[in-house]
Amino acid sequence: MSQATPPRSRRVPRAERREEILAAAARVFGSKGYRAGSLAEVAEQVGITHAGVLHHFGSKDRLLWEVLEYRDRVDVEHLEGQHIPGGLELFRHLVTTARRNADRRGIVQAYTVLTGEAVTDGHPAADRARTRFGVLREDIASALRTVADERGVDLAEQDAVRAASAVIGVMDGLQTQWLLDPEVVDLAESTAFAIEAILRAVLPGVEPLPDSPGASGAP
Amino acid sequence: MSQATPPRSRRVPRAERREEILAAAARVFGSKGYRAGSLAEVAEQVGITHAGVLHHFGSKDRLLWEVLEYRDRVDVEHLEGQHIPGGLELFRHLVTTARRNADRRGIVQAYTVLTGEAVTDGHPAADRARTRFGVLREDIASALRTVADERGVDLAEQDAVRAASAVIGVMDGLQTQWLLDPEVVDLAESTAFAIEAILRAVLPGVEPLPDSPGASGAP
DNA sequence: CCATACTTACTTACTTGTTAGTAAGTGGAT
DNA sequence: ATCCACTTACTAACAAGTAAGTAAGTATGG
Repeated sequence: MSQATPPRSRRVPRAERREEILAAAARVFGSKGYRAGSLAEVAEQVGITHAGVLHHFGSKDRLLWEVLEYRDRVDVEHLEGQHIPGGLELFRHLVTTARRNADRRGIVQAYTVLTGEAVTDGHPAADRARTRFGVLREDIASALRTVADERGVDLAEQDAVRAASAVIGVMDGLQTQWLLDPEVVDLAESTAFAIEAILRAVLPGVEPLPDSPGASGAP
Repeated sequence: MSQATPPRSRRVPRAERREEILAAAARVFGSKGYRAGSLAEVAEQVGITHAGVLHHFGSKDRLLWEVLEYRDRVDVEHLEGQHIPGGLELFRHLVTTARRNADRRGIVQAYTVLTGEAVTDGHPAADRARTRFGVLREDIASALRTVADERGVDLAEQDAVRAASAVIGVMDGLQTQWLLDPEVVDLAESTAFAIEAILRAVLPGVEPLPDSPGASGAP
């Protein structure tokens, strides 16, 4: 038998190869976690050796770091230049995201696994997770304040932050349950239900949230 | 500080030693995760070698399994024979638990880390996590049905399960945020807020939830 | 009440496997 | 002629699990 490696197009230009590696690493770290996922497995998926991966990224920690940057970049690209919405629109966007996520198990798993791991002692992604949550909370709290303002509702600062934390929390927590038992937990519906419940607690009489535009049939 | 492993009393009887090991393993797996935590570290905390740990538990997988059993056992013991409450009392209990958890970072971290890891491919605790969530959901859904019944409120089966999932989800998700940023996220208050919001969504006009008896001022 | 037989709780030493990381070289494309 | 993407070949650390031995304890028979 000639070679174990089928005629892999060798000599891929740097930028392209890096993208390949990042995509593979996102898959591996996403399904096994950072500590349990190995450079060798990432390398194999790209058709090179683990030393090849290190040639491009220097260390495993740095690879993780760049995977997270990459994922953020891809996520934002998907919004096609349209800025993250504010006001009620943000909550519609969150529900739509949950609906889309129900068809992207891999991404959800990656996010859940990595976030869970980030709370272990000395994890390299802890800082990132912390600031990410912080920014998200602020975005959501601010959207709540906007809506409350528009409607002349009095919204205590404490309640804005608590509601924001709760919205993020319930989205994450439902993802975990859904990953373990997708037949029983309906990610999209449960998330919509919970977000509406929390919204109504701070913004009495808010109307139901239809999905964001464009997300009806197949993605 | 702690110990430099003083002349460890050797020859500890089986039952006692097993408890020591289980406690140590709960700490190690809780802070580092199962895959990243090593038998050697568990052993060291007890003052024996990793082979000694294997003498008692056979394999790392079995040790994890027994740690989980142990934790459930201890958690239930704490309830001192009093059965898990139903009806509205259950939700008061959940809020009280969140309040107590804010003083038990280690336990919360263990739970969060292990649950996050459990959604990785082929994790030995996946089944356990799945059934645990299933039982919890059923308990909470059933409590909701009880209260709805008492008050003559119509509660769709779907909504009962969605609300139950949401309650569990928000508790877990808030724990993660709190672990990363305890100064910003108030575990007890955010949890209480979210649970009340979800309750009001299915049981209109439910009154606020005071804590379970005994927990009023500073714990 | 003591010796012998056995069990238990380990240790030491090892095997086997896996990991991240390094150093030096190779071969293809410009 | 050189750059550079990569491989081969290695190291050092660490992992779980195994095997064999040893000391401490328990039961038994005389």
